[in-house]
Amino acid sequence: MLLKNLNPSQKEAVLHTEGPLIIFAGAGTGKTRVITHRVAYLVSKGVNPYNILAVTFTNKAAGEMKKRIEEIVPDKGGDVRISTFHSFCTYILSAEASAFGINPDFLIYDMAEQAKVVKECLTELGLDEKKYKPSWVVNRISRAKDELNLPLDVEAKALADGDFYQQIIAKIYRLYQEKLERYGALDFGDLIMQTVLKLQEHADILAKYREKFKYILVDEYQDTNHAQYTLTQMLAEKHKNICVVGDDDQSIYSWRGADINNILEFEKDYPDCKTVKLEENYRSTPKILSMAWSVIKNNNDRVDKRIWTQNGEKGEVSVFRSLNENDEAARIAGMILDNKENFNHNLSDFAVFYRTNAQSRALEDGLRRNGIPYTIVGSLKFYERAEIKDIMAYLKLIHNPNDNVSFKRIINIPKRGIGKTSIDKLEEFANSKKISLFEAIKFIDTNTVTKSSLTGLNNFRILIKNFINLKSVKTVREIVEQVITETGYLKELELSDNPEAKSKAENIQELVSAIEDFQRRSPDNSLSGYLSQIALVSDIDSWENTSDKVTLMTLHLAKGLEFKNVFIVGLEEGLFPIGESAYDQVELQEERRLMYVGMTRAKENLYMSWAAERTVFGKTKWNVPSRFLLEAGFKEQLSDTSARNIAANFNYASNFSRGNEIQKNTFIDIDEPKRIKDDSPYSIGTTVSHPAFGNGKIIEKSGAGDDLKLVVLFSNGQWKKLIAKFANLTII
DNA sequence: ACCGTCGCCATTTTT
DNA sequence: TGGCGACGGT
Repeated sequence: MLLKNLNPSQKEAVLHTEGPLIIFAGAGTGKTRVITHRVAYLVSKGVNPYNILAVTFTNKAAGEMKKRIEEIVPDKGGDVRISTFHSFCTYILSAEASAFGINPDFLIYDMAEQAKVVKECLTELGLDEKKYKPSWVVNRISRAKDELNLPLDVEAKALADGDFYQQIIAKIYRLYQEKLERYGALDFGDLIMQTVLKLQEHADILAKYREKFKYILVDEYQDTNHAQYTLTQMLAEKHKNICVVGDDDQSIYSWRGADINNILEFEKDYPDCKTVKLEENYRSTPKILSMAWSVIKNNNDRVDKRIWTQNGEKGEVSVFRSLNENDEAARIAGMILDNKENFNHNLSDFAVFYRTNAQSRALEDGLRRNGIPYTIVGSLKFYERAEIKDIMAYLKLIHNPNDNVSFKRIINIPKRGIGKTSIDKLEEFANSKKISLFEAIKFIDTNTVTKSSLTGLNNFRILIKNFINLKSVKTVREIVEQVITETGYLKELELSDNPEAKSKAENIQELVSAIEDFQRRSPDNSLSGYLSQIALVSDIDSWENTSDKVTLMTLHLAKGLEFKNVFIVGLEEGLFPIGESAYDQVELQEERRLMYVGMTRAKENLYMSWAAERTVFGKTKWNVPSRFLLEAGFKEQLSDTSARNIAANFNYASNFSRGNEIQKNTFIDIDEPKRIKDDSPYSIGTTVSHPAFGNGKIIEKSGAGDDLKLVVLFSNGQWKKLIAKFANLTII
């Protein structure tokens, strides 16, 4: 019964319950089905659900898995531990807080909060924010944590390498860690790293969890970083019933620390492991798969496998060119309307994927103009709005008064007459006494701050104290309602004549109902439970494809999803593959995997698009179509006789093997798009010879007379912008 | 202490 | 082009 409807490989994966197992699950090959059936099979064989751990990367995936397992094994499925890496670690750290010696009320800092702490560090260390950009430093610290490196390790390595910059990073990192500890906060990286380190320190506790989680399953294994890898190895060490599922071709998070070698080397880690490859695809048409294959096969470092399908052929796979991003959006809108009408598709059957969030704006405009409803997944994040963050900061401070970041955010919101000078003074005092800002209010007098500031600070302290006292008697919803009224936050919005105030107030009401919702459905409906849950939600988690709207999202967010009709837009060199990634084999391969992920989301129709011209930062640039389109086999469609399409014959091969002086920028600037009367011998398409660069074709010209500028594409793939007067060109 | 203006930077992707 | 942060004027 459990094994019915499974193909032979799927069945093999489900039945192999003892010992290490790696499942290479290609796109659309029924991975979730295998995982859920495997867990159900374990339970049906008599394994205690309590002994099973399944780890995923998003709450959405965890939730779906949970739901489906409960459907198959109704009364026991709920006891299986299914969670993301981060929430799993949060659970361990909370449960063992006292043994581990960490603050049981720890908060989880997001990137914005991390950056705030880094800024504090820079100020204290007297470092320049321009030279040590906070977001960049945060990134360095996060990557160090992914590698389980403490400040000490980073410093040692920096000294060994003689890397001065990295030595400074190590210094910042050390102070940053001290601050997090004082504030009672952990960042994303800490959740994993601290779990690993503390378990390594506490053999008895590690033994307990090893015994508990006899069966471990890790989904999206290609996305695990070193810390996550170590954690799973540690837990699985005794029973070795570790099953990892993934697809190296869909590894797209290396920039976030994911190490593709974890999946590539599993068979080395466990020489006696069983390997199963799921290659039959149930999602897409043969056309789509063969095109996706012709792209991904260009990658070298991949496990040999190829997905295939018995599905019938239908739909279309095509590429189209637009003039610019607005034209692109308009065409997409038109195609969606046509397609919807002629084939009776719903709007929810359409998705548009792009490489960068910035591309969504033009697409939105185009859809809106055509009256097509859409949802954007990922941008305009609810919990990143200022008003929501303000209220959340109140909740965080109430939960954990040591949280100086939240304190500083709201100390003067709404206005209490406390300015920067007073806060600086307070901070100085607090630092000297090694206490929190909140605590420090108690000890200061008018020697430290002005009288009016002191009054404001004391009022704030009483306000928060009262909220803290409510914690044990009121629900989270009741607390948040008191916060928005008693702080005067809502009143200020209501009285404001700012046009955005109304929507801010509405957002806050939405927050209240979200909290109410949380309270109703969550088993741990405490303030602490709420805060940690919110810290760990991702963009994709809250998205459901239910309403009849077109979905817009980045290619990264598209992983794991499927749509009847898919548009992949902005397929231009420099945009996708992005930036200079084309000049780095490792990066280019990751871009290619991203393309592969995008293509394999489509069930019936796959449309790819590139725009000849695109405006970025208010500057218009000419584009060359993405090499991925050529790899997909669109060579003919991309070349015609018009000047613009000379670009389509751009010599990727020579450009690819990074020569010494190859110009990196594949965009061509056009400073003067307007054509001036032209009496020069040079015209677009003319072949010319340059004394230094050799032969090339003129692909763009601007200006006239002495000002005549030419863009020449030389045979080595290099672009040059030349002033005709000085360039010494000969026409061939 | 608060508000406005100016200038700089950015767009890769995010649990 | 737009959003955010720093700085200076009141």
